[in-house]
Amino acid sequence: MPKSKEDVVQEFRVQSIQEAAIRVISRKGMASATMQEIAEEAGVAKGTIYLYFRDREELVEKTFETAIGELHKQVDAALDSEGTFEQRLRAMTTAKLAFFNQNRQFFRLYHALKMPEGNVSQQRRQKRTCQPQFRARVERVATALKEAMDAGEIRPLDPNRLALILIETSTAIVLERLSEDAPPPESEDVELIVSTLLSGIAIPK
Amino acid sequence: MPKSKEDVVQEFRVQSIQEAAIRVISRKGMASATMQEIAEEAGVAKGTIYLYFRDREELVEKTFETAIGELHKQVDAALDSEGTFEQRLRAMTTAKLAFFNQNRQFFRLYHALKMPEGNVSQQRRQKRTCQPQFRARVERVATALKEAMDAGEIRPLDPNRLALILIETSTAIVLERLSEDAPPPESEDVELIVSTLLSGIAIPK
DNA sequence: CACCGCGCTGAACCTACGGTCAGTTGGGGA
DNA sequence: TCCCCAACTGACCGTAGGTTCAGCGCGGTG
Repeated sequence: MPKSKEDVVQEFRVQSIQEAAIRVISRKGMASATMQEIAEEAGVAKGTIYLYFRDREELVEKTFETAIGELHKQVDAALDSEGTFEQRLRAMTTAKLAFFNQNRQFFRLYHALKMPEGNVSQQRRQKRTCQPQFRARVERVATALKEAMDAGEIRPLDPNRLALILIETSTAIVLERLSEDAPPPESEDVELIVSTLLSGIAIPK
Repeated sequence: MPKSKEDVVQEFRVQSIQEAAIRVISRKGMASATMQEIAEEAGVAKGTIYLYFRDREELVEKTFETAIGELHKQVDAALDSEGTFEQRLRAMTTAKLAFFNQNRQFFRLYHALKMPEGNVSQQRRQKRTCQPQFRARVERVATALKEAMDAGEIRPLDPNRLALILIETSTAIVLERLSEDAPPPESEDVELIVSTLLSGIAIPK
């Protein structure tokens, strides 16, 4: 069954509201992005948003999931690709930098959701939906690290801890790049990250 | 001139309000920590807070500065200590983990302020006071890295980028430790961080 | 003991925001 | 052409929470 006309309209609305939400949250921060402003940004009335999302919470949640799905798809593809661990690490880092370069606005939403805000029930909900996303990411990377360890490609260290370090290292660089007017070429930062992670910063004796 | 009795009382009030603020913000997150709850936690009336702080914004700002001053003092001491770069890096990492272990509650405030929230004028103010704090931290570490490079102790890489990686690596581990029921001994994580940063994760060929 | 005034209180005020719903509109079908 | 109804609107409502301020209690003073 092809998409009916209504579905197309529906999808268009949902998408433009979500895009507006990302832009406003990026501009104002999670806490002070108002439904009013998101509606204006999307070019609809406030009430319209409630035709497509139950409440503010659901809007944020769905928006986050839609956007992060894309990132995960690309990072997973890099992790699943053929080649040495170094090649896959490089691919993964490249994917992440590229994604946030293309979706600069999304980063603040991504970042804001790491630390739950809001009342207790909101926090519970956020814990249910967002933290597992991050947790899953860490585990995904940890598994890849474990494989590389078994294959004798990297040192045997706690894979979960390493995954965190690996993820946060590139997050730190992404954050810095986003605040820079003229960041260096992506490839340069990718090389720095990969090289630091693999070989460390010390000069071998 | 010794402290007058009024000064002592004043100082005591300011301190208990700030400590209450940290506890509440840690519990509820920056956005939903209310003046009411902070007042209750401090054992004073809501109005009393306004005798010591102009508004909520100033309370958060002053609280942040007081608390982070302690962290910076300890990290700087580690950076300034004698010894090889490795020893100083280890000391710095130990200091950071120990600080956040002692001040678990403070971490959420610390983290929340990285990403400015609130209306535009609040964001401007936060940018004036908090971002320079982080920036100064990065530069302080970058300088130490530069010295180590000049001394031939570590590889010549962009000191600012490296400083970020270095700082965020331990931040990532701190965050993980805080969410764990029974984190491994501090020393274990310190070793992991230092070893990863210095030697990388790859097995040397 | 009467008075003063400082520090504190918390009810009341006010703004801003999430959420609702009666009313409007315009596209399509009879 | 007229009617219908589903999508959309935005004024309105309730409430939460920051801020204010009139008043209270109490330690100090004459």
